Amino acid sequence: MRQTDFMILGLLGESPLSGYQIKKIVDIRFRFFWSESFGQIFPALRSLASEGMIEEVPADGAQKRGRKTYRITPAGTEALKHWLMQPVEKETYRLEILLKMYFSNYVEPEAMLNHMQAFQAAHRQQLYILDRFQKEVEGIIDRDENHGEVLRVIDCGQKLNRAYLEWSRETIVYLERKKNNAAKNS
Amino acid sequence: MRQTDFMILGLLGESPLSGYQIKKIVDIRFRFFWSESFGQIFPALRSLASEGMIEEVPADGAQKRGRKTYRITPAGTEALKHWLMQPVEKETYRLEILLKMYFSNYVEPEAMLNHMQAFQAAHRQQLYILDRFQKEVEGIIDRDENHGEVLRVIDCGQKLNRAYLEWSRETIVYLERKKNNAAKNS
DNA sequence: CGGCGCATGTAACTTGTTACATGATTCC
DNA sequence: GGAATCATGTAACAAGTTACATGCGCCG
Repeated sequence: MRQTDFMILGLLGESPLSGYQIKKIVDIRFRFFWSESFGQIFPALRSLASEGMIEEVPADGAQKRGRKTYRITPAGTEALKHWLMQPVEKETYRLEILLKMYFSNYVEPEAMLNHMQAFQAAHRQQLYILDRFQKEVEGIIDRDENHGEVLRVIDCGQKLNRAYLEWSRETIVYLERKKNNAAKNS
Repeated sequence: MRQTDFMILGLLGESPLSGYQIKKIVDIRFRFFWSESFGQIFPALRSLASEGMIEEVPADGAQKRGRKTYRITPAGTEALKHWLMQPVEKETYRLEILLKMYFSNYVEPEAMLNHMQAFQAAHRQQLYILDRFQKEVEGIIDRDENHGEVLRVIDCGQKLNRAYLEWSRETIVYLERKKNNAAKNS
């Protein structure tokens, strides 16, 4: 079983979902720390179902279009719990922006400045989405849910994005100064 | 050409290196934002050499053991510059700790607490390494180098790790409170 | 002279992305 | 009726990891 499988089990543990809905949740709510493509989700759903970890929910009248909804089985819940108790192994980062920054003395500060501006805009947007998500979760009165854990995850995203934004601001100042110095000396 | 190729071109742009040395640099200096395995580096070196982007440095007397040292060629430098000017496309994260945190209401707070403690220790260590790296770079008087850029990258790592540490502290407090509440209600 | 660390390399495998094909439904 | 969106799926490819094989040189 791969990471994708456990991500699916986790989401289905909250409520039954279709592959398409899972993809949407990952793209929006998990965006700052996770990603999946359809090419992973659909094959994973099939294999999880064949292993008895999840099962298709029989279509009732309200079923929309060709949608296939899955729910977790007791075996799936056990597998999820087991995974949750195992130590975290994989932490994958690959921040191209930092690689480019590291080597950027090869090109004009101008180029890097453009990258940084795009980076800043993306993370400002992400922080905005997280702030709204936070308010949404806090607005739900319902207890006995996993709100505490979700809020902890959102908080991590906010902290990371604030760190990125502060770093962008300072780095943009640095690059602008460098650019002006280069202009003076020419 | 893949990301790995440009990472190698970037490093060889600073000084000639062997595959093994490249791996060591990535593991230590780039650890908080990048990773590569030998299985990527060696094939990449071979293909870059066959494309004329890099070339083997003729072995002189001081050459150590079976070491093969490569240096960048003018064609390689051009390719590197071109890549540096292209917009950043890929930003890959996969933070398993956050996925587990999100779904952790399925298991005892105790389990998550162990994960968080390991996480905190790892990032404390990483921050320590970055602080030392920063001092090392600042200690070199030599100008006309890429120190400014390197320090900007280190600064990003420090900010991210400080964010992780603050988040761990708060999250550990949260989990301990949850654990104590569970104990009282039993 | 045995073990460790340096050093290179590959094959098999796992994982993940991309591009495409298909078709239903909703909305204008 | 045409466009956009919802929805599922697959095949080909690209990327990345792991485990292994090999051998040199240094140190005790």
